Amino acid sequence: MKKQVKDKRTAIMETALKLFTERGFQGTSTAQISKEAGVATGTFFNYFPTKEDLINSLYFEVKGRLSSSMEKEIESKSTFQERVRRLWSNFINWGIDNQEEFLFVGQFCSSPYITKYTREEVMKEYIFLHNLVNEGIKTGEIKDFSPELTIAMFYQSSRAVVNLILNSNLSKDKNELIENGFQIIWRGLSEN
Amino acid sequence: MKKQVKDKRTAIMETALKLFTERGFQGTSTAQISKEAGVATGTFFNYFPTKEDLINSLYFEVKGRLSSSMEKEIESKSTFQERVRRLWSNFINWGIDNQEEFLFVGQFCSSPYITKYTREEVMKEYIFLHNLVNEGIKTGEIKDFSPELTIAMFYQSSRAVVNLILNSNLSKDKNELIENGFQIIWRGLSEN
DNA sequence: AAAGAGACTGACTGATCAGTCAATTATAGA
DNA sequence: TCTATAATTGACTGATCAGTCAGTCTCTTT
Repeated sequence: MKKQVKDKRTAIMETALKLFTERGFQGTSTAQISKEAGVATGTFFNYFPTKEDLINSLYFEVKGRLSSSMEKEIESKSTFQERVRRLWSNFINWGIDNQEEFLFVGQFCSSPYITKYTREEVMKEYIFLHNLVNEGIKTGEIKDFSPELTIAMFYQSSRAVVNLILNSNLSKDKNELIENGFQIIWRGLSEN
Repeated sequence: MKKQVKDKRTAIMETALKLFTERGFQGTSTAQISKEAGVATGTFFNYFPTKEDLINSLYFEVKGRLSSSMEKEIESKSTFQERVRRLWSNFINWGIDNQEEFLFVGQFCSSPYITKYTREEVMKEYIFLHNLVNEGIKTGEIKDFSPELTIAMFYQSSRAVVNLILNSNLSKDKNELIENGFQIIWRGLSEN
């Protein structure tokens, strides 16, 4: 039965995501995940050969969802700056609306679990970022720095804003933080 | 004997730092740390009541060292921009020269180990950052955004540059990355 | 209704974990 | 030298870990 298969697999992944962000990867046992997900420990290993396999699957899945969230309504924007701004707010709002996923990615990326291979594999989903940056450089919209530097600073800055919003409980100035953050990073990158 | 006491404690901390960045917190056992540090497991628990205690001690220790590294030769600089630039390069060079410490802090901060209390406690060591930012705002050198936002974006951007340098093995353009990164963040923050 | 296929189960295993403690060794003062 | 104090040791413990597997249950097909 296809439906049940998907259900259990999804239940395991969702439960794992929650517990991982609460207790860390090695701090969460496969037994805990299985129990909370409502499946037997044997079932866990039907879907994921090892615990590490689950962690990696989760990472690819979450990064994929993030990737499509970021691209949303980008093309409909006309100017380069409007598209970058949209990218900025898309990412930050994704982080706010998907706190567990956001924290999980952060945890995974700074853990020894991530290999150079995984990092590069995920990067392939973000070619559109490179394309965007190269376009901006070519049209003279942004400064001609190394695209890796530009992307890394943009990405980490946006993560900084999400963390700021998540740690402060004032949702009042949420939009102000997003807007001010964009002003900072845009001014830094743009050719003016 | 005071000297040996310090030696063993230091040996444990240094070994733990190395193993934690290699295998993660929960992926490293107290037995492994003890063995590699050349002490008995019992000795480990003489110096640190629990494993978590060691992790927290390490974090405070490392953050303290980072703090004093960052402030180095700041006061001797005359202009505000020169001081901020110095802060920028101090932090990045610290990350490059102390890769294990740098990775450990990143790992700890995105792990569930860090509590709100710990985070705030460490923040107290960085009051000089707040003072610097407030001074910059008052004298009109930098834009009047929330100091938390300014500091967070500055800090995460510098971490982005360190990661970029550590992951690429080209030490050739190291200084170029540091300089370009500074241009981006300074232009973003400054009032011009 | 019978039977074959595959999803699902949970008791089980050997390994490993954080932490203990009684015994041993090293140090310092008299 | 002798003795008291403190540092160090590592075998040990009960708990917990990732992963296994022989068997049960639930569908689908005929």
